[in-house]
Amino acid sequence: MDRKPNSQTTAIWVLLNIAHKRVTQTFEAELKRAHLPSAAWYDILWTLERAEEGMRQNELERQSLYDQPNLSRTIKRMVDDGLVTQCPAADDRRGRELRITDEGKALRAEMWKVYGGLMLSEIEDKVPAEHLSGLIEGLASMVPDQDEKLQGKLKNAREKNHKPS
Amino acid sequence: MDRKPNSQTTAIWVLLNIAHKRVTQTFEAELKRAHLPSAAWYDILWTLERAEEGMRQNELERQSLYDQPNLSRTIKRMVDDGLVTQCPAADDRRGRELRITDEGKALRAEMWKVYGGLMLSEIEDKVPAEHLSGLIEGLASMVPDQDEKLQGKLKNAREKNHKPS
DNA sequence: AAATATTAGATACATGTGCATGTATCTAAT
DNA sequence: ATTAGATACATGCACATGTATCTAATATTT
Repeated sequence: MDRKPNSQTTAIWVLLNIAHKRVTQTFEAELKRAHLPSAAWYDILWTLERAEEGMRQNELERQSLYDQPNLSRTIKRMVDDGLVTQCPAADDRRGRELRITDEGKALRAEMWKVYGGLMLSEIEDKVPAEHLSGLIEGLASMVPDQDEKLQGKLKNAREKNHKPS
Repeated sequence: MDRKPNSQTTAIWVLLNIAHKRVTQTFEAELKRAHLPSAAWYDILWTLERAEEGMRQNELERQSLYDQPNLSRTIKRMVDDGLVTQCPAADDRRGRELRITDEGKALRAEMWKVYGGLMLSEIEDKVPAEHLSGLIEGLASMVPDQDEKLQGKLKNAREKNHKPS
């Protein structure tokens, strides 16, 4: 090998894995303790709730971290649980229109009490203000720019970076 | 809920997930393309290679992201593949002394060509210098301080933060 | 219009993971 | 010497995940 990763690169790689695992496990453990579904379900419910008008399954796929077969299975479970409805799409008979049910909305709201609290305790309260910008921009630099879901949130966060509240 | 996570917190949470998934998937895909085992195996092999004198399984467990049952199974597969030996520990008959074999060392070296290259292309070449420190410290702030494996690497990386090479 | 390619979504299979539990051994107190 | 509890490691099970493939519908090409 001609080049060798330096110690900062190594630290980032190690920390990315450790931090992700720790934070994720904390989220999952607390949600489970409260008899609630996983964080990934929260994201799906929230995405569908914001959409409001029915969302195609492939569109949801692009906005989530699930790959297609996994999303298909997950949606099936959510339909079985009455959280989501899955109707044939009007204009493309291959497609499915997904819609969150009232029950789904209620569950999401219930989850938010835990989920939102964890974002505060595991992230907001732990990351010191002076590293917020570097952390956000550093993470973003490892992700390709095309990610739509991301861009909105990033734009928002970047604005805060310049006028710290 | 009395407090609500702000947009920076949200960005960190979203980005932590997206960045981790993207980078991890790239690593795994490239390793697979080269017909090599996963990154997690690399970490185990490298940890054992550095130890040199045989390492107890529970010690390895603390230094890895595997939980105990999963490590037990992974080691079994590595033993079956001839990469690691697993002898009864001398002083504690419950225990197992793990040692990397020459074959294991050879595989690790082979893996490094891909693994090290990915650290360069996916991290070192992508994260701009001005965000290195914030990224490292920000990630570290989400991890409890007791992590041993981490502390050495962190110390090293932090030194670089002050005298940028 | 017929043939072909592409896309949406579902499913099968192999593998990985977390969690609970089992077995053996160790430590320390009685 | 015996017993209570902790620790090391293994295993079974349920479930999640990735990969490959399948079916049906739509788009494209000729």
